[in-house]
Parts: sequence; C-alpha cells; structure tokens
Amino acid sequence: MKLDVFDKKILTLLQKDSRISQRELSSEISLSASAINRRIAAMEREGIIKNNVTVVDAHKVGRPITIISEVSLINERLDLLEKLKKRFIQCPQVQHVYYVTGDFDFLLIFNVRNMEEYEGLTRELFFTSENIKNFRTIVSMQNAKQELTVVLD
Amino acid sequence: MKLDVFDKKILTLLQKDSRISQRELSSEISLSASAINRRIAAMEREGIIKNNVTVVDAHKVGRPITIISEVSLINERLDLLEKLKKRFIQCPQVQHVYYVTGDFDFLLIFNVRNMEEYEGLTRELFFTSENIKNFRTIVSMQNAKQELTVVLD
DNA sequence: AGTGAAAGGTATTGGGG
DNA sequence: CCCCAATACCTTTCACT
Repeated sequence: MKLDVFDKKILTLLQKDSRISQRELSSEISLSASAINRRIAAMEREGIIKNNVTVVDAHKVGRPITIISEVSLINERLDLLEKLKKRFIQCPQVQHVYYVTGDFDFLLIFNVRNMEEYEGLTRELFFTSENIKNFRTIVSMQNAKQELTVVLD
Repeated sequence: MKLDVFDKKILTLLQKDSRISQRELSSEISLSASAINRRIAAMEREGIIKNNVTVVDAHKVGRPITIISEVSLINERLDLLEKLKKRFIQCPQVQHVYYVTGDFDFLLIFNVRNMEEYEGLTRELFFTSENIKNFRTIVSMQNAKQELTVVLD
C-alpha cells in the first residue's frame, strides 16, 4: 500500500493527537469526513496504524525513574537469544527492547518506581539466566523526550 | 491527586487502546459511563493523562532503521547542555532524548529511512557543535518492544 | 462520588457521481 | 475515489441519590 499526501497528513496529525475528530481532520486537510474515515480504516487494516494509546505521565503516577541497561550475552545462539528476548518483552516495567550488535547485545529501557524495584527486576531478568555475561546500568537524569512519532514526508 | 483502583484500571485499559469507548470501560469496570467520563476528564486536567496518540508502524511507512547514539560532551556547563538538549529534542527523527551521567551524557534514539539520513543528522546535530567530544552509534537489529506504557498497581 | 436519561457530537455506512 | 446525507454510536451534561 502506497501512502499519498493525504494519508501522510492524516497520520502526522493523528500521531500528535489521536482524539482529533475526523471532522476536524476533514477541514484541515480539505477532504470529506467520510474520505478521512475510509483512509483511516484502510491504514488500520494494513497495519500501518498499529494502535491508539493514551500516554500517562510516569512522574505523576509515582514512577519517576528511567533506567537504561546494556546487556551482554555469553552465547548468542538464536534459540537462547529468543528466549531472553521474550522474557524481556514480557516484563511490564520494560518499555523498550532493542537487539543490537557490537559491544553489547540488548539495550533495555525500564520505567520503575524506585531503585529497589529495578534491583528486583535485575535479579529476575539477569541473575537467573545462565547466559548473561554482564550488564551496565545507566540512570536517566532527565527524559527530555520520549515519543514514538515517525516522520512522514 | 491520588488515584484509586478505578482510575488505575481506566488508565491500564486506555494505555493499551485509547479508542475503547467509555461505555465499554464502564461495563469492564462496573462503573457508570458518566463516572468514567468525569474521572478521565479529571486525569486530563491534572496532566496524569498527557495525550492520546496514534502509533504508526515505522517499517510499513519506509522508515525501518532505529539507531541509538551515545553522546559525550566536552563541557557540561548547564547552559551549553540545555542548548544541545533543545537541539536534539527539536529534531523530528529523534524519538528519545535521555540525559544521563556516567560514561556519556546523552542517549538518543533515532528513527530514520536509511543510513544516509542518519549520517546527515549526525552532521547537523553533532559535527556542527563545538561541545561534542564524541559519539558512539549503535544500530538496532530489531526493535523487539517499543512502548510508553507505565505500570499501575 | 455515583446513577440514569436526555441532548449534543462523532463515526460510519450506503446511495449516487 | 470522492461527496453528501442518514443512521448508529458515543460522550457529555444535568437532575437526583
């Protein structure tokens, strides 16, 4: 599926605020509300639009700590890798899992209430695995930007 | 503002799918639609709910590359730091900006169409600044998880 | 705070160009 | 693939508990 200039405008606006009404989109883009509706439905069907989510302020709900972990494995065999990856993904405090190559193997980003919670998670996720060589913990002093927005040109 | 068990249930569901209707929330939580409505409005007013966004599949719109940069500064004077931070935040291809302390100063996560786009951005963001000591580029082979969801217990 | 019902807005679908 | 109009659905408000 090829996106035209209208689809890109729709996505750009929805990425900023998914609650914008299709009528408002319609007037901003100069396309009827029903055309907007059909395009959005098509993009959802194709998986271009993955979902719509509410963004919660982590500080205001008592989870102010963001931690980055760089994890190195002993053995990079695919099945072992997948097993660990699944475990990381399933952990609800883990917001991001990137599999990388180079000086380490996984970069994880955690959101936690406090350092104790993080320590508990490292025990669960890292120390119980035979395959983790080591990990480096980096505490974020400030989450200056945290978005999932994609550029559409 | 203190969140009770109903607010937390509402937020948990909205973080998964912000398009769930208040009526459906109402039946899942056993609270009337108008109570749901008032609670959501209050959490928006307080900034607990920051916004609602559509999540776009970066691969499907031709932006498959995620890159992590670890940036080290020469001088960590606050005004210089803020100037750089602002520049990073304003770059639309930069999804995340974390200010950290330790072996480096900023961790950035980019989403780009290809390596050429990233190289262009490093020239713009890093090489034009007098204050950047060095940076390390880590290419993500797989974005196994990428969410903003916060745990509410 | 919570509820139910009425009023006001939106999304969605179908007919026609 | 677009528009317009009708329907169906949802949110929001209000009077009352």
